[in-house]
Amino acid sequence: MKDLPHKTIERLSQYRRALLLCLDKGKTHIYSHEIAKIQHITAVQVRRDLMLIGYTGTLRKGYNVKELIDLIGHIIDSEEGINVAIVGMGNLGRALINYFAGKRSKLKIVAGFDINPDKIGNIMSGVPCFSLDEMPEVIAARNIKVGIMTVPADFASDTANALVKAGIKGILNYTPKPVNVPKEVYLEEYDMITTLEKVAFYVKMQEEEES
Amino acid sequence: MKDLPHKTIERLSQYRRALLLCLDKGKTHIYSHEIAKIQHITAVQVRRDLMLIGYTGTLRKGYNVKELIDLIGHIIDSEEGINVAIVGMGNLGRALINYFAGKRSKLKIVAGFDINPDKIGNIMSGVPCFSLDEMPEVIAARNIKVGIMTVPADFASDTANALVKAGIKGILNYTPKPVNVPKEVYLEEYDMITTLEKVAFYVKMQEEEES
DNA sequence: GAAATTTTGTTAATATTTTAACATTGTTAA
DNA sequence: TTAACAATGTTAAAATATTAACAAAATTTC
Ligand SMILES: NC(=O)c1ccc[n+]([C@@H]2O[C@H](COP(=O)([O-])OP(=O)(O)OC[C@H]3O[C@@H](n4cnc5c(N)ncnc54)[C@H](O)[C@@H]3O)[C@@H](O)[C@H]2O)c1
Ligand SMILES: NC(=O)c1ccc[n+]([C@@H]2O[C@H](COP(=O)([O-])OP(=O)(O)OC[C@H]3O[C@@H](n4cnc5c(N)ncnc54)[C@H](O)[C@@H]3O)[C@@H](O)[C@H]2O)c1
Repeated sequence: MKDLPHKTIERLSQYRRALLLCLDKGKTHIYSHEIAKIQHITAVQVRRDLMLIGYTGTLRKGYNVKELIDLIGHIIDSEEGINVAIVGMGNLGRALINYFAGKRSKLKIVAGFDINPDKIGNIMSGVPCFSLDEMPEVIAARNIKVGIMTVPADFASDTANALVKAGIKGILNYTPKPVNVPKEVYLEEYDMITTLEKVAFYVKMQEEEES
Repeated sequence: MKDLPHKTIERLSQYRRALLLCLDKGKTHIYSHEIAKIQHITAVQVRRDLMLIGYTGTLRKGYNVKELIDLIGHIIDSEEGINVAIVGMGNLGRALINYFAGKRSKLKIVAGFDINPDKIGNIMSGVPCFSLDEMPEVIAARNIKVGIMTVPADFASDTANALVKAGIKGILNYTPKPVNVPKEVYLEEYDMITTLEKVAFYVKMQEEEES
């Protein structure tokens, strides 16, 4: 499973989300082309991904929704679950905590950190907010493995360093400023502006094509 | 320029962001390996991307920061700029508006839409909030081309339909529910959970490797 | 002033990802 | 019963994306 393509990992997560919705609707089986339709990809790709994880559907009946959800969970989730911390309890930080609050999942946001004394000590949607000083202890004590960064861009690099020092293993950086971490820390960066600019680019292209 | 690789488009947007920071610091030239370092990619890739857009640096001096920013702008920006609307002025919607407020860019969020009467009529960080009924007129009148969706997941599909009907050309969907749009509308979907699950997966993998 | 160095630009090779092709096999229907 | 169909699973091919290799040229060093 170690060498599943990166893209397949992402899609498995998405398949599961779609499958959970199907389960809620009472669907017990699903065809590859149904999953594909939802995700805007081809049925071949779905079947190929499922082949890679060794799941076999029933010919002419499709895939068993429940089984597949479980299998994907076995592959991408860590058995004991993974605890997550969020640094920067501002607009985006709070929005994310809020968003995750309802979801039952192997991923739990168990701590927040902020520099603002007014926020420290508060509990937001069930997540307690700590001071930066407390970071090393809290991260160790709560067995936190992943950190989400939603601090102002100017503090991006400091925050990344602090997280690394505290022993975090993976970082998701929502700051528009790329950071550097040791290679043993898995880093994912996402900037909303890039995505928006990409959409705008293709819209522009289509317009130019038409004219 | 039409056939630039998708990945190159994304990177150009990111290069520009990095270059703008350099400009602020008073840097006039930059080497490919410096850009690469910031973006966690290789210098070859940077040079190749720049080759694709036909930009030529100065041997041994690197690239002219200002020129490159301008060129990237010419390629990915639309000359007149593109107006953007955001549907769903909740936590995430407001966070996004806030985030964009400061940035000078060819992309402007010029309208928000919500179903909540308490929000309609308000102005948030300079963006006026309209009712859903007003969507067709507002989108036409303000020449809005791109829509960002930050409504509750259950309304994702309705919102996409409404945006398409109102004549939008590109959609960026932050809802965890994939939507369907006609093929002439460019659609990009982003779910934060996918990214977080991916980070968690690689953290898990690394741990298993170590043990 | 020649050699070494550094950096760009480009072509070629490699790696990854997606798509196509098709064999296989239950199921439906004539 | 058998032909047509609709689905999966897999191998092969094509398309995309990244990396390596190296020539060319400006700069520095000896
Ligand atoms: N709001 C968005 O939609 C959005 C989108 C993309 C990216 N971002 C980025 O996410 C980050 C946060 O955005 P926001 O809108 O939530 O900003 P915000 O100002 O609302 O929140 C920032 C929070 O970080 C805290 N903080 C400041 N310095 C800190 C430090 N050194 N350590 C810990 N906490 C610290 C502040 O007290 C505040 O609570 C920014 O870098 C922004 O560019 C935001
Ligand atoms: N908060 C996050 O960090 C986060 C992250 C990823 C995805 N999301 C997704 O983004 C969406 C919004 O999240 P949020 O935290 O901002 O939720 P929210 O409840 O704070 O905001 C939703 C807003 O949409 C409005 N709304 C409801 N129905 C509408 C309709 N039919 N048309 C227009 N507006 C409508 C509500 O009045 C509210 O203002 C959700 O789908 C959520 O799953 C949120």
